[in-house]
Amino acid sequence: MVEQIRKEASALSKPLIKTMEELSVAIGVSRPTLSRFFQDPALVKPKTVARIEAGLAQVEYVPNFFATRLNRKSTGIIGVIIPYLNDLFFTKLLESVEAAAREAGLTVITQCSHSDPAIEARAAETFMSMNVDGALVAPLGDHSDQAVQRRLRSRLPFVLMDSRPKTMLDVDFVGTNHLQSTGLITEYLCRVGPPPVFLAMPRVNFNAVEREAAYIAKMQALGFEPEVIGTDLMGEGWHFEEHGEAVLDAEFGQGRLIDRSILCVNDRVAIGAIRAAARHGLVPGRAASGGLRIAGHDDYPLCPYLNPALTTVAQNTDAIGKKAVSRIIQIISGDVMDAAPEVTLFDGHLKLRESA
Amino acid sequence: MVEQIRKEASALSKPLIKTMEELSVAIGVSRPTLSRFFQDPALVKPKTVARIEAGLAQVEYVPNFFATRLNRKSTGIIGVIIPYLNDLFFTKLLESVEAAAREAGLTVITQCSHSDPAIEARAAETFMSMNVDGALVAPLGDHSDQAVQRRLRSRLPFVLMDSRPKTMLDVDFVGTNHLQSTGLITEYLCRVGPPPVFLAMPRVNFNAVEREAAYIAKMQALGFEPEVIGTDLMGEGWHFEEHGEAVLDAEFGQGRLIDRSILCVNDRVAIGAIRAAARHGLVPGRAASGGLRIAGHDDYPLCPYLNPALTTVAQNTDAIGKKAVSRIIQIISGDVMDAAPEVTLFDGHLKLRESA
DNA sequence: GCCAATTATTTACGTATGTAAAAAAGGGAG
DNA sequence: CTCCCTTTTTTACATACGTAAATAATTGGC
Repeated sequence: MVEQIRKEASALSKPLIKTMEELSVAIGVSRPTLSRFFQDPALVKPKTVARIEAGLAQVEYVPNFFATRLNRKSTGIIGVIIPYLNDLFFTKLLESVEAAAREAGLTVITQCSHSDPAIEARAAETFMSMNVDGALVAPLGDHSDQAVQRRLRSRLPFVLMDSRPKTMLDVDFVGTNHLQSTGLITEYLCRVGPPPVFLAMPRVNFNAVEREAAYIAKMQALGFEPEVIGTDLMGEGWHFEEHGEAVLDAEFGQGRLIDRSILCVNDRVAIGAIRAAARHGLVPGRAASGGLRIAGHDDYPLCPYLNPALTTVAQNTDAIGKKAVSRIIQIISGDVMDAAPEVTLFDGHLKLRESA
Repeated sequence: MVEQIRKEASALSKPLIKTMEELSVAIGVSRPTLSRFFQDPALVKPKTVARIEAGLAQVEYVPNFFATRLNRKSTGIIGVIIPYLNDLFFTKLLESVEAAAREAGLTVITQCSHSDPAIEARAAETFMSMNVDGALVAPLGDHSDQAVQRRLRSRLPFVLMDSRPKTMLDVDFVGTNHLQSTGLITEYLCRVGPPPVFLAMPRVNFNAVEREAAYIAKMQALGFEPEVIGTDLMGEGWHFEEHGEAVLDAEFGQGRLIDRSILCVNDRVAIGAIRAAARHGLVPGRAASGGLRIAGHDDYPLCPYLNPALTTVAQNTDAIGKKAVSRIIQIISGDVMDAAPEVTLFDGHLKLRESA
């Protein structure tokens, strides 16, 4: 093993230099000068910069990550916690966060909770031990270890994303205005067809609960009777599609809801719902004849490619990610107007397609 | 800001301790003993362990990540590079890798290339500067910076996952046996219907090329004429669904292929293909009347919920992730039999559903 | 209560770099 | 050529912890 690496290294023909000290003797520049160079070449005279760069081109050297972060007052790292990876909503959010952080020159370390509070807690510990400049966390639902979250929040700049536990309402938060977004599509459905039923989830997810409440409020405001289904216990994990399909399979099987509008708590549930419809020979859609309509929430990337293409409300993941990063930077730099936490909610936007 | 953090900290009522030194005076145990305790409590007498734990319960302390990794001979970190996040195949792979690493007590740092070679290169630099014990990388296609990959590989234990550049055939690799998997579904399609057309992609992705070749080989072995479509230039990025839909929309629009079997290079292209079929009023499936069949490759998590449910070949992401981790551990620990790189290919498994 | 064995502490140095202050060197203008 | 200003070097200390060797303390068995 070792020999093989040696062999490869020599094949590079560039001598491997391990420390800045060695490097300084190798190219005849003092170590502190090199230190300044690596932090910002502008701190060193152009002529010296050229000499250093010429030297670097001939050797194999990268400054040690740990040694640099150990000493700097600021590590330049932000930690991001995501609850679940196999969900394109979170990957989109993460993409946006990483892009914004990169632009700001920050290193981002991402940890995924894999829907396990213990893993989430360990991620929080890791971030504290890394002295990250700040943490961006999209929490698990009810299952998050509240104590860990509080501890993390008390120790460093902290911004919550996407979902907000009821016990953490006094925290900086960036997410979607579900009252608006769910209200928007509820209103749309009421306008183009019969008042919708709401296909919900077991109430472990705060966003799900908020959307359900927003649906009920809007229905009542419009003078309709809200009707919620699907809150019974779901299997383990985040099997949203399975849940949507199972609930509607039961309903359709008994001849119920086959000519109704069905608003699903999110697109993944709606994907299951559409599948259930297909299995019962039903074709949801505004242009369809049966009267069945299905709508979702989130604008999952695959929505336009479903059959029928899913009508939904888009969450502005890009804006959420950008704002979360800019807010955490603001908190880190300390120029916050007031001590009061800031809550930013972005509006959802209707995506009218075929299914409703 | 600072005051707020102070306030929060005091609200915890646990004094914040920053260094092991402070901790040692706080609970009356020497620093080296604490050091050993944090590495492995078994290295310290049970009675002392109890005393330390009692002390820890009353203060707020976590050992500094950087300081610990700076000194240990082994950092216990493995770096993982993923080309693209908004793809459930890679998130599944990542999930498997993280689970296996966690079980082995390794910390994993994941970086996503976001389909940008410059970002991928930066990730590699980061891993080298971290002295990670090893790197697991799923490369970009043609676009990967080969020089960076070689440098990374020459400096530390290195295992390639999923896709293998033609220029890196002499490297440890874990992936799918595309000859087998694509052959399997090609054979299936030939058995149940007319010989399939292959809906390919522009040839920037090595797996795509391998699958195309495997299709051609199997067709020829069966005495059929291979037929490949969709290799023309695709738009930027990984818009697979769009590609599949566009290619077949053009074909169907001219009345071509409407009663053929179509093997798509992967499920995301197949999702676009199914969409194109639907737009032209075509219903792909073995049970359908028109003769059109569509099949994919990968077993994307949403396949069972598509309409029609997509027949495909499952890649064993779980096995790939596990094997990649166990292999990198083997290389790290140095007990490799021979210096020769090991190539592990897992078979694909048919997932017969409705679409073909 | 004593001895041997175990365990903990002390001491000292190492890791790769940041950082600050003082001293030296370099470069350009007069 | 000399002076002044800028840049670099020197020197020294700091970061938070790993690690090893020598020493001291504790423990159990008798």
